[in-house]
Amino acid sequence: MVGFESAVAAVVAALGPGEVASYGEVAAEAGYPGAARAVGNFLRRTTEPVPWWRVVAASGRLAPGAAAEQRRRLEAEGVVFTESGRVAPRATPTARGDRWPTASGN
DNA sequence: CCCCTGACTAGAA
DNA sequence: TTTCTAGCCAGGG
Repeated sequence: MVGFESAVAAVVAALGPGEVASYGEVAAEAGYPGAARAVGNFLRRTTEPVPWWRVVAASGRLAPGAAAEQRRRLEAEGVVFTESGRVAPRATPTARGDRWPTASGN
């Protein structure tokens, strides 16, 4: 199996503009189901050119420490936010190919 | 091998 | 809505 970090980096790098995945989704997709915390820990300390802002908590919460920047980047890609400052679960006015804790194909 | 940290998650208060 | 608790996992000391 590939290294944990490499696998995670690959999955995150595979996310396209407007696509949002949860830490748990990324972990599972990388081949480490349940390692959501490890994913977050990796994304916070990595310097690799991965779109970390496209990875949020399963509840739609943003990263504590870069929430402002993360939200700004996501909105720039068309991601809709709630009044609570959380990512819209799925239904969006423009309804498009978002990604959420459900599908994992691709 | 043991212990601790953390951008997690689900559920209970 | 927010805060806490317990469970999970990979990494590092």
